[in-house]
Amino acid sequence: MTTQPTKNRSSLWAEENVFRDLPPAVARELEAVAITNSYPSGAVLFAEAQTTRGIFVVLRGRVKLSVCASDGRTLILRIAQAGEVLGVAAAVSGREYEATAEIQEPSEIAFMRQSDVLRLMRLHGEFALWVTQQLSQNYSSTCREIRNLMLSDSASEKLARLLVGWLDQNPESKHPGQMKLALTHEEIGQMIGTSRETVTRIFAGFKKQHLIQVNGSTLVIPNRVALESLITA
Amino acid sequence: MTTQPTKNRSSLWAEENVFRDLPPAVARELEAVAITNSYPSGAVLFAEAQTTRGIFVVLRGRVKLSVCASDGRTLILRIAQAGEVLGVAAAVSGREYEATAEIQEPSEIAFMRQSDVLRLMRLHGEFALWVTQQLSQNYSSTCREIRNLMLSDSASEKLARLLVGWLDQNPESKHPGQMKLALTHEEIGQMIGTSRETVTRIFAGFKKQHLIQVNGSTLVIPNRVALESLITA
DNA sequence: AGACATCGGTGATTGAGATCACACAGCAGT
DNA sequence: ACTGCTGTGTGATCTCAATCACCGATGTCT
Repeated sequence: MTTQPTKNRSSLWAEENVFRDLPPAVARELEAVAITNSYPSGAVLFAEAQTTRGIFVVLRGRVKLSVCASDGRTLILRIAQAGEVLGVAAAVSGREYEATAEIQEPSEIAFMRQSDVLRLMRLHGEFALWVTQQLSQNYSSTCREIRNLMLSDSASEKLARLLVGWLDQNPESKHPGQMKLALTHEEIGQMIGTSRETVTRIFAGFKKQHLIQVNGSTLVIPNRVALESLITA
Repeated sequence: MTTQPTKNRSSLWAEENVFRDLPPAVARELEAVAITNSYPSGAVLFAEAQTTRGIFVVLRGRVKLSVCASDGRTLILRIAQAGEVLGVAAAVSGREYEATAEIQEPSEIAFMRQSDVLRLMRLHGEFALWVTQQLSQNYSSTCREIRNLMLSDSASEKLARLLVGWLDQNPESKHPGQMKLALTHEEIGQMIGTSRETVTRIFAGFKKQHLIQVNGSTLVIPNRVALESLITA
């Protein structure tokens, strides 16, 4: 939770190009009202059903967004990456947060108070449009999540969908179809709505069919097409 | 598909109070670029994966929003009522529509082109804020939908949740706990992600336990609390 | 080291719901 | 009347994944 020097902070805004589509004057005004902080893994930015305080911009790191049932079970909506904005819907509509945001790995997060957000949105249509675009991206990815969850009864299909989705997200770096597996089986289960055990079993099945390989925490997908053929099944 | 006289149209905007939170000048500008039309049941405003054209404001009637799987199965996201705005996410982000919008009962719908929407959002922060609020409402209701779908394994719990949700939506008119059942069992199944037969069976079970009564197309819920006790189970 | 926690792997059992296959009611149109 | 068509009601069967129970592997504290 060490505070970063100011120089480092402003470079992060530029580095991530968060406000790339905004006029420089507006961007400066935004950076002026924003408060940047470092968070450790496990820290909670906001919790489901809390009254809204403002929006959070992920500058670096990863944040887990989830909702939870009365019986304690959890559903992970998505993992937010650098550049994403959280809590927009709640802040704009003045409602409670609909999900819980928990830090997954040490992260830099900028915060903007609800009052500042609303004031600046009224003032600068450009900024308001930007906020809406962020929200609409969250909305789209949530819709995709629903499709993946509901429109495939078999758990293997859901997992296949999840993996293919990860391939798309990841930059096609050196070796294609290779990625770090940052989630436990339990968490993967919470993403696709199944139990931990079935995730293990399906992974085992995929390995047997040579659809995936696991070396330590590295996941290799040698044959993306084969995996995709499970979808639509 | 008969066109309404202009007088009737403008009265609909006022009647529904769609732009109640906007300065009158902005509201007039919006009504100027909007195109209002009547649609019959079954008409499709836009389909999943179509390129975006603009946003639709429901002035009167009901619109079914759904996504569909490759195998033809369908999931209904929600039924939009008068006052709601559709296609915002797609229009703002320039992406494809994420869902299909089909008219459920004869409706009046206003259309605004994407270019007009974006131009007026940049121009009037107030309008941009309004758009964002509409979108955030859609987002919230979608999140609630997910919770209802995923965080309850038993199908009866899902159905109970759906019915209670309908009670909340409906105005507490003359007799409380009474509503028109505008959906078929098949459609209800598509809303909670189960088969038509299970819906029938669960309804039968609920009747047996005196949790609901059905007279023709009227659904009576004499004891809301009993129904709620099924939730959380 | 040892103790403790978290994570991954596997078998056996079980139940909820999908699916298939009918039957029947209501309602439109000819 | 007779024919379709759409929506509802019910039984029989079967499959997939939840659940329980246990074990081994790998960390990580003190």
